[in-house]
Amino acid sequence: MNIGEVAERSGIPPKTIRYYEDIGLVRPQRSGNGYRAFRETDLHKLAFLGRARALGFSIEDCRNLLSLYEDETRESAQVKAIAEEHLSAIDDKIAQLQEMRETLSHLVEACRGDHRPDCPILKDLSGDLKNIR
Amino acid sequence: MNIGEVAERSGIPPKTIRYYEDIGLVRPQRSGNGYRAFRETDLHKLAFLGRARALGFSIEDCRNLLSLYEDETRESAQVKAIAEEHLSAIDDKIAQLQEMRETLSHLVEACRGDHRPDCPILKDLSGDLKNIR
DNA sequence: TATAGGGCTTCCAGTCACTGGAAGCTCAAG
DNA sequence: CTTGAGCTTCCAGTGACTGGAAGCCCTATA
Repeated sequence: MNIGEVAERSGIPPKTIRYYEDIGLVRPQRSGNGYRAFRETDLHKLAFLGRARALGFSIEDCRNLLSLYEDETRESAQVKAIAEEHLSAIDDKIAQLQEMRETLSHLVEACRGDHRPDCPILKDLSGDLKNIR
Repeated sequence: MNIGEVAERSGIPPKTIRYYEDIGLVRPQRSGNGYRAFRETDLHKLAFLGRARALGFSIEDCRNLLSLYEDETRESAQVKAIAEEHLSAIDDKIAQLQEMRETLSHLVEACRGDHRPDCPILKDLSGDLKNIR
């Protein structure tokens, strides 16, 4: 398979696939003309990467997950540890965003949004704490 | 004020303050010895930036918010528009993270996490859909 | 007065995970 | 034989910093 077909079938853009090769996540062979020649296992790996990335795993996590995937002697505890750590990072991020959301939505509600310059959002950002919060 | 004191009082690291000068967010004067000389208004601006960044506004948003802040003829509608757009971006991000969280937490629960290699997380990533989901 | 230290300066490089673009080779169709 | 799509490599840019090196400036102490 050439890169275009693999991109199509894995849902990962060619540029990204080349990048993944650069950083050693996949190692496709080469045809005589210099084109990358992907096997089914490469496609499989890329699809794996696509799903792991969609779950928000970092590239380094993906690298580790892939190597665990290929290691018959892995312990599922190793996989679970990576996943749990990532899960808790996600939870942290959600909490942080919800805190922003909370503050910001109050400010937005308090702002009339008309032609006048008076604005509680700017007031809050400027450090004036006499605000709806 | 030198950069150290401003950093202290604004809560923004010196490196970041220099970066903000680089990209034109603040324009401190200079002392005879080449040191940056910050006025109270610079400090105020940096604190404004710190709070806006803490609410997740991009640097470009911050630039616009600052210039609205300094514009006596602004309309609060302009500020509100920026804030609302940002708020909806935050909502999108939260939704996306919660979807990840949903999938991932089911997978983590389903994984025994012991010494055996069998792992529903890897199974899911490998594209096997016969899974708890 | 020499020196030690801490603070300040600039500049360059690295982060993360791509993404865009340019220049040029290969291949299949007409 | 040309056209156009697909492939190659390499370089640069994204966002918002952050780390580090090399070197100047200032103050305090021995």
